[in-house]
Amino acid sequence: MADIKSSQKALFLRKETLRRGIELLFYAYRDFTSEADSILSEIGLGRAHHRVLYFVGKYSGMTVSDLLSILRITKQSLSRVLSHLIAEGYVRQQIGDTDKRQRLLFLTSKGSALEARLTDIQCKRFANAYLQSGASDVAGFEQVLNALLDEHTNHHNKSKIENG
Amino acid sequence: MADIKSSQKALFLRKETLRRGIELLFYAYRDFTSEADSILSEIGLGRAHHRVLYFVGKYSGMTVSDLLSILRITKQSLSRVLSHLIAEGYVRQQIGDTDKRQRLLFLTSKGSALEARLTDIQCKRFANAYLQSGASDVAGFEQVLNALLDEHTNHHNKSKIENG
DNA sequence: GATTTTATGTCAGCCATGTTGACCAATAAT
DNA sequence: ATTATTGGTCAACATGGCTGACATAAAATC
Repeated sequence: MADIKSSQKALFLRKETLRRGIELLFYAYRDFTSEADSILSEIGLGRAHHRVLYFVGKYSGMTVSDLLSILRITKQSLSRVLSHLIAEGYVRQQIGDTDKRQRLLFLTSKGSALEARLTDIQCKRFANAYLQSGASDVAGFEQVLNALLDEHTNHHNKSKIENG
Repeated sequence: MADIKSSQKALFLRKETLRRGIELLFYAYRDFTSEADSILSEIGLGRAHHRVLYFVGKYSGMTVSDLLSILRITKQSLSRVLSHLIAEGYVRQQIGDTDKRQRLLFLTSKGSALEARLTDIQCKRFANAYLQSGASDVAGFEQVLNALLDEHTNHHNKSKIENG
């Protein structure tokens, strides 16, 4: 394909621009997670624990199954992290009322406090970035991230929100 | 703070919106990396190898130091990954001409081919997302991600580009 | 020229967090 | 009563972070 042809493409579809997107996502994710990570490491927890705290905080009373399909890890991986959080008193389990095999998950007040502390830091970073940018940029940011998702991630989360 | 006061804030600064941003970033990063990860695992490599291939491809002839400051990992971690890539013939080293302590890094043709294959997949995902969105959304996406970075990440990368 | 600093590598070991496979218990569904 | 499903647990392994200790070569400095 000649240069004349390729110059007809939208600028944002040029390889150079696409690669810039890849890099920005890498750098932003790395920087975004670093603050919470260092707090977590001080109390012997990791990013995986944070994810559990975050989603159990959001979908209080969710089942282990629900959490597994959000995180997309194996139940053995989750089990290790979840057991630790329960042992340390951040999360409590409650047997399901309709299906007694289910374990419904809740944050304790200790868990809530930690979740709030971590999420606040991350929200502050977002608030700052959003302020530096503006409503239209924020809309574009959300639109593109949504379009980057696997198709069935969207459906999945919609149903999760309905349940919560 | 009363509801009346808080409703004066820009909508994009509401906790709910900020949390949506956090979640979108998590889901998008997870989905974005999953395709390349599964190709890598077929040939016994991981995401860490991919990062090295990507940046050595971009900044051909870069030093180990350059790479360390982009990845922000320890030299021991990098060493493991880099040694493997060299042993398998994806990357080659060349003693620096001005400073002979330096190892300048280059992709071999095998490394180039793999890098291209992986990056193409990720570029396709971005191209798709950008097409579904449009130029203004793409601009917003880049703006917000840039604003999410640590301050010194930006400076750092600008100088890297000048050197490359 | 001798000393110090820098760039890089290597060895050893630890930790967090993914993975598979095997197996068990409780309960729901047939 | 039997079978399928949900969830938990144990064991073992891989990846990719980390620290600490130490070696070497070369550059920079005194």
